[in-house]
Amino acid sequence: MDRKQEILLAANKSFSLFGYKATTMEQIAKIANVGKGTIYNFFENKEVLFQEIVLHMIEEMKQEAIHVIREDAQFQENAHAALMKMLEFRETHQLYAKIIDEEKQWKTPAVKHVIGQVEQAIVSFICEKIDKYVQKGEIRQVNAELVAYLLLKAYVAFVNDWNLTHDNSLSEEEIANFFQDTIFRSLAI
Amino acid sequence: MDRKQEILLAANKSFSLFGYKATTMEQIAKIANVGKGTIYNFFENKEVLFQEIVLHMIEEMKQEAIHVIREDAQFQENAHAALMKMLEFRETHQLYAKIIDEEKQWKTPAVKHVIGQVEQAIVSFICEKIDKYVQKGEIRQVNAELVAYLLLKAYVAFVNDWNLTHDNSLSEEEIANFFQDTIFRSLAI
DNA sequence: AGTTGACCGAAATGGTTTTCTAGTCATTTT
DNA sequence: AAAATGACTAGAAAACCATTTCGGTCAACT
Repeated sequence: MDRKQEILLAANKSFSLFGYKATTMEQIAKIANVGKGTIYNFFENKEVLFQEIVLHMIEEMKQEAIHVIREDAQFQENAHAALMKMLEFRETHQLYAKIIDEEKQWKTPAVKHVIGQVEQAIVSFICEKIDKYVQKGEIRQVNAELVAYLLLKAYVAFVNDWNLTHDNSLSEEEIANFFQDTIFRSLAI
Repeated sequence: MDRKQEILLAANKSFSLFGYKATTMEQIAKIANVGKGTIYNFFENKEVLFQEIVLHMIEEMKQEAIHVIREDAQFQENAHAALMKMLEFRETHQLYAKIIDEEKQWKTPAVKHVIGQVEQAIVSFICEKIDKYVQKGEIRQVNAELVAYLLLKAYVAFVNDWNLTHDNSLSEEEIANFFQDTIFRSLAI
């Protein structure tokens, strides 16, 4: 099998298991059954290799988001489903969970950077959906980027942060209804 | 002058100047011109003393917020003005600025805790305003706590976080217009 | 009764040594 | 010749530990 793939696979496994910092190039080489030097024939350095892995993860996340979208549904339903699915990734996807931990604990710059990329990818994705629904005439013409950013931040606030400071945790339905009643309501024609 | 006041004054000065961690009880005692032991006659420990100072700061912040509120204005104008004023505090008020730094840099538990209190105070304040305007019949009946929380998180996101990831920084007017067009619009009767 | 600062143990600090690891490159393998 | 390798290096991180600092106490003092 092609060595680049082996390396990517090994790197993915190791980053997912141990995070960025705790993964060594030697570790990856061993899992991939190659010499350490070989990795550098395919990837400029550790960070570039990591980028590649994260890009792949973003693609996975996008696919899962696309998967929960129903063409015939209203914007609100689709946006809610997609955002929830992507936020779910934070807990269910090993690599994503690991790097979120790492960012909090060590603030590794490389990790901080890719988390920014993931966030940007989510915003872009939502942005596209907004544009599409504006085209369809189902929602008002708005600054899609600002709305997408607001939606992401609002969802993160209610899904991840609310529980940290409040005892009465919110069910997904309560969250859906609340946003239905506020942000989404404001987008209706 | 009464010793408790002297101590509070000294503590306020020192916490504002050096933050929680870098302020020592001896330092406070020296500024207050009392022995270190005296402080413990009035305050159980360093954290309780800090609490008292922060409570005072919250009161200050509330006063400033009240000050920018005009009875005859619409909800949206007052909410915007109050939130902006309170977020401004993060940069202009020495103590608040210091503890925000400290929280990021050292995650001091005591500091983390009081920052939560400040946030809760802001939400409560906005909550009251929402209730009042609901009474007045100027905005729809909504879950005031959720809306207040959303407003705070949204304002923080756009005022403090947007610039960290985007080049085109937003003017206060753009922010006001955007929220006018989304969250506040959804609250209109 | 109220105040004080010397004192204590636990924690933080900082300087030093040791270990680890990203990336290189001379050598080996194909 | 081209690709692969792992011993090697420099610099970063971790481990270590001696020393200092600081929150809180309390016996002495006013």
